[in-house]
Amino acid sequence: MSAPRRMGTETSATRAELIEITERVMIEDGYAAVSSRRIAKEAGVTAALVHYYFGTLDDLFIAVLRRRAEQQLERQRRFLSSPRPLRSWWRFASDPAGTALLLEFMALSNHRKSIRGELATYAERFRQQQVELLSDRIKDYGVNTKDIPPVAVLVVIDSIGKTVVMEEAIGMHTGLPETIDVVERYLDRFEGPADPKERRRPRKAAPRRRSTKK
Amino acid sequence: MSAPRRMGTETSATRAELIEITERVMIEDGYAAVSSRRIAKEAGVTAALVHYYFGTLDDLFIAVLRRRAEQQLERQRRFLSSPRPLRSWWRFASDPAGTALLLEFMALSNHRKSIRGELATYAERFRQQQVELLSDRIKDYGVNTKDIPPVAVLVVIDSIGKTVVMEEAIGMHTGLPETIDVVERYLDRFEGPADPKERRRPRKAAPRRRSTKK
DNA sequence: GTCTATACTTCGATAGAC
DNA sequence: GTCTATCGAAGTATAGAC
Repeated sequence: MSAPRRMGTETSATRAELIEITERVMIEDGYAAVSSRRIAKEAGVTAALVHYYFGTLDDLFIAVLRRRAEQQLERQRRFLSSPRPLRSWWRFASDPAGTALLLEFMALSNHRKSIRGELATYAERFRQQQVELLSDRIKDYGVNTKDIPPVAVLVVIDSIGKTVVMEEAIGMHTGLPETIDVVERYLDRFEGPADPKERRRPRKAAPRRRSTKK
Repeated sequence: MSAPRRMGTETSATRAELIEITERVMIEDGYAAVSSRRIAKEAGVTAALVHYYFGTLDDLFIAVLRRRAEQQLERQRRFLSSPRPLRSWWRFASDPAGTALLLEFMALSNHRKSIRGELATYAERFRQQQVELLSDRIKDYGVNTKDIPPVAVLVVIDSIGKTVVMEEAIGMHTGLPETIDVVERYLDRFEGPADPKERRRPRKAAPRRRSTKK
């Protein structure tokens, strides 16, 4: 074996910029559009420098994942610590920002083992944080936790938020406003009507693309 | 403009094989691994032939989407027409097969306009079929449809099914068995306990990776 | 820390022969 | 319906100079 290749430090400003650009490219054009040449070009450096900092593209992807996940964990913690944590978290869970990137990483993780492991670790940390900061609250609210364990409440709300965002992203409509209403009225039962600005959407019934009558 | 390029017929066996191979490659290695050369090689033909049949790669992706979606629509119709349609559909909605492919197309559709349109059309058709074949049934079951419109029941169940499958795929665990239990017990209320084989999983509590105690 | 230079691979798409 | 041949572009990654 030859000597290990050189590699840039964690604190380099250039390194941070490469991560930022990569994240943007993933969101705009997908993970498949990420190449050392493309990222280097947008950063005004050479492709070799990307490899100097990250070795392989997978390492670059993982750096993006770590940075964003740590940011989002901190953000989730703040949302979960608000006066109306369930409502607040629902806003977080149904926020379109970040969902596109998550989708990219889920697709990536289906085909790159190292990324799957990293993603799973963070996904568990997100859930764990939700459990720690919300479980007791859900019990206090009087949810029938014998039929519905607190963690299931979390998974269900999270599922709905993510799915609604993704379906909207591809251009679906049917049933989404009704579903959002159901969730928000459910949350109202426990934390009272939200401020209008806390609602995901200030709307009533949805416009329909076509009649549902037979 | 020059004369339009030649293009293969819809009924060609080779064409069908190229579609099939592309679908497999997408599932195994992701959409980014699809190239005319790779597909051609696996089919034992030349790359030029792929372009002869599909013109561009996007056309190939769309052909895959159409074939699979039509198949699945027909499959969903059968599930929705069973004696216990809600249960049966839950099994369909939480079936891991096909979810990987759906994920690929969602990622693709974030970056390719022509594919987004096609995917949205099919997604609406799936939902529409669910509404047509299940809405009345849900009312008959005595669901409180004033608080929860039938279409919201569909969106929620679908969300949970898809999310659980995707989270399992990346290696998550926390909360998933509990959530599946909640859904199945909810369905039990309307269509009675399922046959064991109709259950998604014959399990009780989930093993935990780490203690949840503080 | 950043670059040039380079080796080598793979890609999309087309023209035109068979 | 299928192929060969080809263009031009882009990809990953490395070695080594500055």
